[in-house]
Amino acid sequence: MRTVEKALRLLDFFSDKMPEIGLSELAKLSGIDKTTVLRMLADMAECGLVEQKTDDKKWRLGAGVLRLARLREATQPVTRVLTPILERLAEQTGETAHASLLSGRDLANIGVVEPARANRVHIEPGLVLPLHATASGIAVTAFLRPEQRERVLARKLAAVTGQTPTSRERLAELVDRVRTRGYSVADQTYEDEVYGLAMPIFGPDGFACGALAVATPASRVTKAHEAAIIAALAPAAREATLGLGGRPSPEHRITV
Amino acid sequence: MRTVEKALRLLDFFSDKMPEIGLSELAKLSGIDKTTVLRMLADMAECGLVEQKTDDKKWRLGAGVLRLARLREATQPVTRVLTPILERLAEQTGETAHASLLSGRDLANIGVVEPARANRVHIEPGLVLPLHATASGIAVTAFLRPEQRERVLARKLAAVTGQTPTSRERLAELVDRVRTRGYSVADQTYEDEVYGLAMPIFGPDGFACGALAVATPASRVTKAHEAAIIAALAPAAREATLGLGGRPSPEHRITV
DNA sequence: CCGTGTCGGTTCATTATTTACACCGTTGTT
DNA sequence: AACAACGGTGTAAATAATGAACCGACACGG
Repeated sequence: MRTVEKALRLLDFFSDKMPEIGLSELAKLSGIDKTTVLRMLADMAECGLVEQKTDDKKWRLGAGVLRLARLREATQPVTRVLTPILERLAEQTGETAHASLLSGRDLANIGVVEPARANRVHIEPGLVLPLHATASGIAVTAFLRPEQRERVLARKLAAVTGQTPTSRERLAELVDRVRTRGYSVADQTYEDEVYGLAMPIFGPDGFACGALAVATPASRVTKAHEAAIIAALAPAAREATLGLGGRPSPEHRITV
Repeated sequence: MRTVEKALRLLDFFSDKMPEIGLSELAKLSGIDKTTVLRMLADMAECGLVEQKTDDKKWRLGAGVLRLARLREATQPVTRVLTPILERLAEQTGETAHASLLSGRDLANIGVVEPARANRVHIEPGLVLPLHATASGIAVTAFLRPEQRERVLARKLAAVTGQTPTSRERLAELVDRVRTRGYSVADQTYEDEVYGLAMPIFGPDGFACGALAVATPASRVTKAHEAAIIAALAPAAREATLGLGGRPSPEHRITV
C-alpha cells in the first residue's frame, strides 16, 4: 500500500533484543521482498535514520534519530520534564515507573526508572505499547477525543497474554471504569506476572496525550500497596501534564 | 524520485528556528505538491515520526523520534559517552564544544556544551552540518574510506559563506592538510565570525564516523589559544573514539 | 575439492502506486 | 461582502515501486 509507511514500519522491528538486523532477516520479518527492503533501507540510510555496519553488513538505527530527538527536545523538553517525576515516583512507590506518549496509532515508551530493589519489573527502553493491552494504553484511550476513542475500540484487538481484552465490549468496559475511577489497572494484560497502574497525561487540548504508569510484580499487589501507588501517581500525573504545557481534563477525577 | 527519501527529507525542514510547519508552508519549502506532502506527513504520523497539533493543525516532530533515540542509546550509548567529554572540553577551552556523527550524506549534530561566558558561539541543537563547509565535516572527510572520500570530493559544493570551499581542488587541499596535521581548521566557512577546530572520531573499522569540535568567535583566535584548544581536543577525541568502541586510525597523527 | 545453502546485492519488465490538477469548505482579512 | 489563504479531498495520467530470476561471495559438509 503506502510505501512510506511500509518503509517506516521496518524501524519497528528494531528493538532492545534485536538492535541489528540483516537484509534477508528483515525481509523475512516484514514479509516484504528483499529488493524492496533494500531500497527502503538505502533511502532511510541516506537520511540517517538507519545505518549499515561495515563489517557484517547488518543494519541498525542511525545517528539521525538522535538528531531528531535533540531537535524535538529543544523546543518540547518532555524527557527533561518527565525524568525527575519518574525518579520520584519510582522512589516513592518502590516500583518501576515509566512514561509513554501517543505516537502514531500506539504508545511510545519514552522514559523508565527502575527502583533500587532486586525484585522489580523490567521495561525495555523504546518499547511500543498497544493501546488496548496496557494500563497506560487504556488510561490514554479513556481520555482521548470521543471520535479517536471510538476508532481505538473499533480496532481488531490482538491478544498479548491470556488476560488481554480482545473484544470490543471488554475493552469498552475497562475504558468506562477508567473514566469513572480516574486511573487504570492492567492485571497481566501485557506481560505475565506484571501488574500495571496508570494515569493519563493531558495535552493542551484537555485530552490525553500520554500516560504515567507504575508496574509491579503481580505477587506484590495488595490493597494498601495499590492505594499507595495511586496516591503517588495522582500528583505526579498532574505535574507531568502541567510541566508539558497541558491542561488537566475537568472530566478526570480520582475516586478510590 | 524515491518517495521514501523525499518524505524523510521533509523532516529536515524542521529546525530550532522552525519547529512547527503548516501544510502549505512545507509544500512551498520543499517544492512538492500539497497533496503529496499531506500523504507523506500522514504516513509519517501513523508511525509517530511527526504529529499534528490539534489547535492550529501545524506539524512537528513526533514522540516516535524520542522512542527511536532511546532505543539506539540503549544499545549504543553515544550521547551518554560524549556528554561528559564535551563538558570537560568546554570547560578546558572556555569555548563551545560539540560532537557530530555521520548521518546519511551529512553530519548530524548530536551534542553541544556551551561554556559559562557571555561571548560564546551558539550552535543550534540538531543542526545538519555539510561535510565540506565545517571543521567537523572536513575532519571526517579526511579520514573516510578512500572511495567515500572521493564521493564527497565529487559532490557539487554549495557556498554557505564567502569562505566556504566550493571547488573540488580547494576542498581536496583542505582535506590533505587535515590528513597531515591531524586536525581541521574552518575559518568562517560555515558561519561568519565563527572559527572552528575539529578532530575525527573513529569507528570500529578505523575510519571516521564523526567528529569532536570546538567553535570560537573569530575575534578571539590567537596562536596560543588555538594551540590550547588542539591540546584539549586530542585526548578528548581519543577518549570519544575508545568510548564508542572505535579504533583510532594509525594514519591519524597530530603535528602542530 | 566440489556441491549446497545463505547471504547481500543487481537487473528488468510489469503493475500498481504516487502524483498533480482542479475543487471544496472554512477561516480570517480587507 | 468579497477575497485570499489554509487544510483537505477526488480523479485521471504517469511515474515509481515491485518481485522473480539471477549474480558473486562466503561458509559449511561430505
